[in-house]
This record gives sequence, structure tokens and C-alpha cells, in this order.
Amino acid sequence: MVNGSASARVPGACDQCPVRTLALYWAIGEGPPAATAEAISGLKRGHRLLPARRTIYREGETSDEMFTLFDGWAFRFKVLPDGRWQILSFLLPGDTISLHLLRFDRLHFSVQSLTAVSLCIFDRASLADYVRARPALERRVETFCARETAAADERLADLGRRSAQERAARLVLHLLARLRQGSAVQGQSFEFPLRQQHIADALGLTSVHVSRVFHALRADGLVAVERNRLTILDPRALMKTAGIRQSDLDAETLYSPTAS
Amino acid sequence: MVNGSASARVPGACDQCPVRTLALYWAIGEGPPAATAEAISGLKRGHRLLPARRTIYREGETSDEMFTLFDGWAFRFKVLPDGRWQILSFLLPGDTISLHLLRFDRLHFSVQSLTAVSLCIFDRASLADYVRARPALERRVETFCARETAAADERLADLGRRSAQERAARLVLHLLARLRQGSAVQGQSFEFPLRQQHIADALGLTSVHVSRVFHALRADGLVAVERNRLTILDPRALMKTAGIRQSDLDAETLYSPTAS
DNA sequence: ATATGTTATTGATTTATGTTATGTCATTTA
DNA sequence: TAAATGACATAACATAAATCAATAACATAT
Repeated sequence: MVNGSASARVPGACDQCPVRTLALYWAIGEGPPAATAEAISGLKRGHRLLPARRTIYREGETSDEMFTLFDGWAFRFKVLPDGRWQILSFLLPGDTISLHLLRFDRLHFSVQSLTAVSLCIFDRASLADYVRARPALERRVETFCARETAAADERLADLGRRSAQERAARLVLHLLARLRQGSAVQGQSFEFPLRQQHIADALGLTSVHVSRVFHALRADGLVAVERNRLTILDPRALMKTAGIRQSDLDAETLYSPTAS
Repeated sequence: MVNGSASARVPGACDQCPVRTLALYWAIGEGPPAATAEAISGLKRGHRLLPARRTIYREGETSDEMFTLFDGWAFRFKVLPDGRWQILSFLLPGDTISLHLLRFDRLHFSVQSLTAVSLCIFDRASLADYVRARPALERRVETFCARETAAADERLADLGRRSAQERAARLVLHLLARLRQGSAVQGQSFEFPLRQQHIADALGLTSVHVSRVFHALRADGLVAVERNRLTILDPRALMKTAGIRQSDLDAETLYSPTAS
């Protein structure tokens, strides 16, 4: 349970891990999956449970650990010197936090838990060595990095050139698409722990305006929002508002592990 | 000459290349620089001269070539279905166009020349093999990728949370810092081929508003803009407007080739 | 149950930025 | 020399979104 209950699910054996196919180190074609899982288990230090609103990583700090988000939601963000901040992306189960610690001592952003989360913890140096020794994994790192850049560039176009309505609709659709990819969600309804302030911080708006935008989306019958759940009532119309075609949502396959 | 004359400089021998230290394949610690230069010369197919406003790469196309920008300016951009567009970043001499073609068949953005440019052309497959075979180069690819992501995230905070004034001031300072890194520039004055429309498309503004913003910057004595040249008259004040400290400009060293 | 804090709604008002239109140069083309 | 073009400036007006402020709806703790 992502939220509602105060704590997140605890990870079990890696070879049964429900998000294993999303994970960085889940290399296809490096021996049987079971062997990979065993190797990963060996690198894993353990896991950590955190409540919502905890800083997982603070910009500029060094750390000898690397994390994977097993359950719950988190986000990457930047704080400006005067206190304004920008959420760079939301992190969903299966996401790595963050890739670049494989190679660098510090990151250029901070990470905070949004709901209660559970993290799988790895030894940074060991994981780096493990990846370094396996070309297929190295290439997967590049894939992940390319995907990250592509996502950031998409966002740039959102913030620079799209209206608040478009941004909101796109956020909802992209989140659903990503959750579907992790097969955490099937229908048109999903657990939605974002407060309007988070949405505002991600879309470059104020929470007041986000409230109005969602009011409009509801009034037009596009979505329904309960406390921690969002339902897409009219996918067709929502995609039109978002300026998204179905193929755009599948387009993440552009950088999928099997491509190239 | 970047502009003014209709054409860009033609690259000479790679071991004399003025931007070689910026280039992707210029690996430190892989034998003597001369050897690297010779290897690179071997991979290079030749060069290409293009006038301003030419499409260098169109989003989604496949290509068996990879480019390096030797002289002139270009930019990466995205076009929305309805014709709006967003410039994602400006490309300066020494920049690779683009990294991800090493691994993927297509890119998620387009590239266009801003001034007359000259490009060094490489065979994609050969360059990919060359890089793949050299761990130091692989790591440099990761460095470049990390830098790209960090830059995109910086921009995200700009577009989401900073005013038009701040964005403009930051753009100017960042361009100068990058040109300095390529040692193309020494003082506070530099060749500035951007039209206000480019600035607008990069900062998520209209050209009319960019005109207003630069009017204010001039009125406050922060910068002077001639036809193709920009001079920073009051660096201190400009940095204050930009919300930038000197250390921020040096911070690119965070991901510099020597780090980690 | 009540209190307390957080999150969302809503209205009134202001502001930054967008839109449209027109003028002025400078440069290129005829 | 005239006309066409492209870049920039400026003004009048329009609008999206911010700001300010009050209240309402929830959630959690006591």
C-alpha cells in the first residue's frame, strides 16, 4: 500500500521482486535471471523504511550508498537560494535513486519521500564495480541516462511552451503510463498521493492555480479525484487536452532495454 | 569567425584542434594525446559546412553519421504538434551532436544551425565501436550524459521558478562561462549571434518580452548589445539579477572529466 | 469529541507576460 | 534608387497565472 497505511511494503527476495524488470541491474542476456537476482542479493545491504516527507538525499552530499525505490513515491527537486523550489521528477517503484552516483560523488538535486517509502540499499562502490564489469549493464546505464535526459527535455517543452491545463493533463497521463509499465495499475484509476502543492512545484505553478485547473478538469468530466486516488473518466478528452496521442505514451519504448 | 562572414572555419588536423579538449573522445590517460588524435583522424569521415538556419538533424530520423560542432553555433529543439517550439540548449564549438547516437538509432529532438557552422563527421558505428572498446571513453560518455542531465534540470528550475529577468541574465552568464571554457573568449565581451526570438524560444517567453527584458538590462547598465556582440558591463550586478554566485559558474567542474 | 494542522476551495485583485499592431532602422535584392 | 526583408522597439490592450485573504474540508492527534 503506497499510502493510507503509514508504512510501505518491505522488499522480499530479489528474484521475486515485483519491480525487478524495471531495475537498472536487471540485465537481459547476462545469464539466467535467477543468477542475476542472486548476484544482486549479494550486493544488497538491506532495506530502509522511511515515512513521508523525509529527505533521502540532499544536494551536494556524498554518500557510499545507492538506493532503489521499492515501494512508495518520492521526488527529485532543486531548491533555489531564496527558497523557491522545483520538482524535477517523481520517482515511482522500481526507479533508481540515482544512477549518477555510480560514477560521481554527488548529485545536483535532492530527493525526498512523498509517501512512506521502502528503499533497497546497495553499496555504491560494489554496485559500481559490478556494473563496470558487465558491458550489458553499462549499456543499460546509458539507456537509463538517455531516458532521463529525454524526460527532462520533454518537461522543458512543457514548462516553456504549454499552458497550465496541458501540463496538468500531461502529468496525469504520464504518471499513469509509468505506473502501468511497472504493472502497478491496470484500469483508469490509480493511487494518487500528490498534494496540489507537489503538482504546482513540478509544473511551475502555484497550488491555488493547480486547484483551479483541476476544478476545470473535473467540471469537464475528464478526471475524478478522491483523497488519494485519481480516476480518468474520459481518456480521449484528457489526451486531447494534453496534446498527446497514444503513440506518444508508448514512445518510451524508444529507449526501452530491447531497443537498439 | 562565427558569423558576419557567411561561412565557418574549416577544421584542420585533429591534434591541432582548438576544441579537442572539450571533445567527447579526448580521453585523458589513454596513451599520448597524439595517438588519440591520430585514431580520431582515422574515424573521421570529413567535415561539412552549413549556412545558418539549416536542419542538421530532424527528430526521429535515423542516421549513420555522428557530428561534432567545430565552429559556429547551433541549437537542439523540439517542435510541438501545433507548431510551438522550445529550444532545449544551445550548442557551442566543441559540443557533440549528439552523444546518444552512439547507442540509439534516433534522438528525441531536432538540431538546427544558428550561424554558419562547420561539423566534423564521424561514422556512427565505427565511433561507437571505438568508444565501446575503451573504458575511459565509456566513462567519459557517462560524464557527458550526466552533465547534460544536470543542465536540463537547471533549465527546468529556470523555466518553472524564475522570472524572465533572471532567466535572461542566467542565459547570458552561462553562455559566457561555456565559451570561456572552450577558451573562445577572454574578456567580458563576446560574439553573440542569438536573435531575440531564439532567446524567447529557449526561455519560454515571447520575443516581445525578451525585447523588454533586455531593454531593462541595458537601462540598468548591466549589459550592452550591439549587432552580433554582447558586453557585460556590470558582472556583479548581472550575477545578482541572475541569482548566481561565482562558484555556481565554476560548478560545471562537478562533472568535469577529471572529477571522480 | 474536540482540537490542531494540513490541504483544498473560492473570490477579489494585481502583475507578469502574451498578443497584435505599427514604426524604425539596417541589410539585402532588384 | 527603390523595394523587400529581417531584427528590434514600442504602445495599447488582453489574459493567464500569481498574490492575498478568508473559509471550508479533511486528517491526525489528544
